[in-house]
Amino acid sequence: MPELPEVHTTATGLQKVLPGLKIVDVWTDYNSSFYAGKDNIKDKKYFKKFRIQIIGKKVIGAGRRGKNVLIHLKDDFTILVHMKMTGHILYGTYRRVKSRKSIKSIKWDPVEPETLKDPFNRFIHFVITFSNGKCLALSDMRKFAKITLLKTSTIDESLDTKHLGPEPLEKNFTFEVFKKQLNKKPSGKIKTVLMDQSLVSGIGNIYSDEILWKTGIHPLKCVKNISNSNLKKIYETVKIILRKGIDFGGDSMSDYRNIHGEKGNFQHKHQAYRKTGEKCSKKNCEGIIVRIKVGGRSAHFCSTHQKI
DNA sequence: TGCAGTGTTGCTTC
DNA sequence: CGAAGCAACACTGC
Repeated sequence: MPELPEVHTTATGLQKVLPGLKIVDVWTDYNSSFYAGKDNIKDKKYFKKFRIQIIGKKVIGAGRRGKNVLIHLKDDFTILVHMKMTGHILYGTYRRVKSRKSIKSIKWDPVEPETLKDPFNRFIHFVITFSNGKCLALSDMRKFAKITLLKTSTIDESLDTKHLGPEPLEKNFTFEVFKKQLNKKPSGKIKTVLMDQSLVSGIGNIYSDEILWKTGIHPLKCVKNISNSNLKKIYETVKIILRKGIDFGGDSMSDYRNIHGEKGNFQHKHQAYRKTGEKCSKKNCEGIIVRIKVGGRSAHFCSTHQKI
């Protein structure tokens, strides 16, 4: 799912429902077979401590840093959730049932709202139950998500967030800041640089394709070869496209859902991403959208109006 | 049927 | 040093 607009939509939704609720239970079935480390809940010991530390705590609020969802608790605790490729957070009433296949296996069935009834429910791997009987559930098909517990007062020094670049929708994200960040990688390809979380946080594959289509810049163009006026154009377009993603409730081309299980609509607004072979929709442009690999990711762009 | 591809990131290798 | 490859997992589409 999750680029800035999707994470933003999730965080905004959580902020409306979570404040004041008390955590009464926490459950997960992420195992520790891979990639566990000792720094997230996939490690059994970490989860045990995590559980003890958050049970009984009240939620103060929810927010976002880059592509991370932040859930702030009383007593200076913050739960950080990075949803990676396929994670999305849901909020509603769930029934805990034992799967017929295995006695050990637990499933979470949504009771309400109706919009939570979705095939992705079978990928719920993390659940927090609140004092009002409602649950926060993380559906995560590929199990790449990362959940950690931080001290709220030292979030900016945490390994998960300290490398993150400026927030593109904040007031202090000026053109000068943007230019300074990009110039740290003068020979970087613009698409790769836009997606580099240490330079600007929140942009991923979908939105970088859309930003470059709108600015008419080729994804392989090197930062140092982009004129000041085109950099300015990219800077403005980053803000416009991300804001548009938020306005449309995020992108549900794949499995993203808002916390009530509803799809966003930005996927209907794509001009480049996954439009391979289609005619470019820019006015008076006769180009075709093509796909190439850039930095190991697929980039979609118009071979006619996006100049290198 | 089988394999390339998928929104992310960070570690390893060259 | 940077760039590229790959792994973590499960599913879709060609």
